[in-house]
Amino acid sequence: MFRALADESRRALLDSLAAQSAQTLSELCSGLSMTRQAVSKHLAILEEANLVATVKRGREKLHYLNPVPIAEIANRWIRKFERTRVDALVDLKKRLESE
Amino acid sequence: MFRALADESRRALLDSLAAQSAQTLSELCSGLSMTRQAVSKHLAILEEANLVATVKRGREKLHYLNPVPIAEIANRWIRKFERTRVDALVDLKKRLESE
DNA sequence: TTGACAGGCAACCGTTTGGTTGCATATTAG
DNA sequence: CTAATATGCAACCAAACGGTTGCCTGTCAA
Repeated sequence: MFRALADESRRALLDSLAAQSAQTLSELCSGLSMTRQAVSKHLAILEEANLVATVKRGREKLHYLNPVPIAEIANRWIRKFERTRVDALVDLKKRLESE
Repeated sequence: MFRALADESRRALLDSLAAQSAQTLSELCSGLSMTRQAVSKHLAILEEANLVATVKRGREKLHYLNPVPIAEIANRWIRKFERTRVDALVDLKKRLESE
């Protein structure tokens, strides 16, 4: 998931889906200076990372943003590293004093 | 910053620093099956992304985790996409019904 | 039925990435 | 002083990445 978020184009796609849900591939392409195939690849990566869900309807494929995993991971990481905020400063002080 | 978090080795380094603050490069290397130089590169990337802060002491370089940017970005992204949770479902329903 | 439209698949390509080896520099211990 | 230790710097390499072009498939409309 981190890898999926690491690319600016993909973040732009997520932004676009956040602004306007249920877009087709072609819709998502318009405005971006990129080939349809490139966008398609990005969407595949986002889909694999479970950040985008799709529904096929006829010859179209509607794309939906799935904000849940972002929220989950974000919360986990915040909590994981929040604890260290004070600890780190204490450690720093201790180490410097032990010189 | 997303790019910095996109690599498993770097996330492992952050984990290590979360568990034990103020580690030297050599300390961070032990346990990982990687060259010291590789770890050094990863740390440079983390440092550039402001996820790790360093203090030089003698010939050693102590590494500290900086959890603040993670928390900031995470919060921004949660808020950004939280709004769409309900909207997305509504849109989906609407689009499917309009068939 | 046939043409136009939406999308999928695959090969190819330059650049970036993650990693290595080898050597140089700086600091501390004996 | 000298040797060992801790780190930095640079060149190099295979693999992955982001993107392209070209072609194929499936669906809708006239």
